[in-house]
Amino acid sequence: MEKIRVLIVDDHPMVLEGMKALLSNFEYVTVTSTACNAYEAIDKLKAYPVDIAIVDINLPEVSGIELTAKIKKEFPAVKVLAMSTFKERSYISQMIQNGASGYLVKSASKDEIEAAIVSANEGKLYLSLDINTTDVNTESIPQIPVVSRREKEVLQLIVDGLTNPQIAEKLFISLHTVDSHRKNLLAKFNVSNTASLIRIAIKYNLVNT
Amino acid sequence: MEKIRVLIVDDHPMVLEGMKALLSNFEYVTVTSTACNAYEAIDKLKAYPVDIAIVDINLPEVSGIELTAKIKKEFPAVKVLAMSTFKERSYISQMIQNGASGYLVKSASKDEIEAAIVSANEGKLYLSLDINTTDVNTESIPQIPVVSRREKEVLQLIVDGLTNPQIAEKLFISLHTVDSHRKNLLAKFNVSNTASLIRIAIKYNLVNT
DNA sequence: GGTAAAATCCCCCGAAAGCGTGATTTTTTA
DNA sequence: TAAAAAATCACGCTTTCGGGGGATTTTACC
Repeated sequence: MEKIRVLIVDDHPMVLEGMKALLSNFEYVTVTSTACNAYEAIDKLKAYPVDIAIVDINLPEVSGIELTAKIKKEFPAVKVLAMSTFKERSYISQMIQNGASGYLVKSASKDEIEAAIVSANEGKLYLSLDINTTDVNTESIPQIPVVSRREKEVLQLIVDGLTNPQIAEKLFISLHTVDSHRKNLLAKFNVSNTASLIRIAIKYNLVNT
Repeated sequence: MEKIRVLIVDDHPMVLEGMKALLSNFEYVTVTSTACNAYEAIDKLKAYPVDIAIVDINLPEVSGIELTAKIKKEFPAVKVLAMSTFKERSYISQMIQNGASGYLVKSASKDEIEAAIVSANEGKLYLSLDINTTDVNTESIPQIPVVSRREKEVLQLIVDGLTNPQIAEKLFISLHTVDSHRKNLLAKFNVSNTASLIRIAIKYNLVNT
């Protein structure tokens, strides 16, 4: 039997290493390459063909969701396993809709990971157990708002501690525009101040810290 | 040869699991118990004697540094291995001064972890390789300011998105007092706005997110 | 090539945050 | 028990933030 070739995509080195270590326990799996962002992932896919790509949902710049769509478009044979960060479990259905073959929580056990990989490799759909159990009411899944590219930039600069005038100067736009973006962000995140905004942004890994 | 009994203390479930998985590769090591905070760690130590405690530096409420001191005081035979979060590597010397037998970055390889455990078990001092190399200039280690108990409370509420008036009401103190605490926090963190304050607080795990 | 979404710009105003500079009281600890 | 640290309260002032309205121009996509 040939080994299942795997690409791991995650911006957290720790997770990358951890997953690699876990996968090394399975003789029939080989981690062909790893990537820490979407662009690198595409490059690696071109250079080293794989059977399965394990993709973190929250990636910087281009999200795992977009990456999944791109992978399924350019490399339809590659199965995508979605993986979510520590606390949030959103976007799952979007990933599935984009063609993901399964979903893993990062706290998944060795057995769960094995099951996910085997399922994906066989073309089946795998979902982490606790999704089926605890998320019966799918509306309980926290909604991560869709943030546009520009909004993401502004958000990052807010987290970086810049004031609106500073952001305006940096992005070569009017203070009013920054203000609009900021207001839209507050509305989208459904919060009323910078503090909550930053907390959520960091929690859902929407910014670089 | 008897197995080395290990306790892992970390508030990140992922790290706990990852470390457990990694340690399971060593036949002569057994993870006796795990804990996600200092109190639980002490309880577990009383219930299940171990040889080595792997302690995360940044723990909620009681830090890993304080925990290390407590462990060395109450359980002098237990070797403590300090472990730091993803990006920061502070407090190391303090941990060592408090009796830690070594220091690990969380991104450490299997080999490094093995070396650390073996060293610690033999009573030697182990430091992650990249500490010796990259942190030659120890003054480059970011200083995490000492935050008093009350300040920590205020900080948590700021991160929770409360305004100063709300915090004052919640803590039954004057708005002026909250303002003072906030000002002291900004000064201690050497930042000039809430955004940066929260970013650092979360980065160094000084608050619950 | 039309339309929706994103990005841009504008104004007002009150509330909150931030800065400076104090002081007093309580608690901790050497 | 005395000194140090923490916690409390106070005032005036400036800047920024946040909420409420808008409007116009690019992009992106079907």
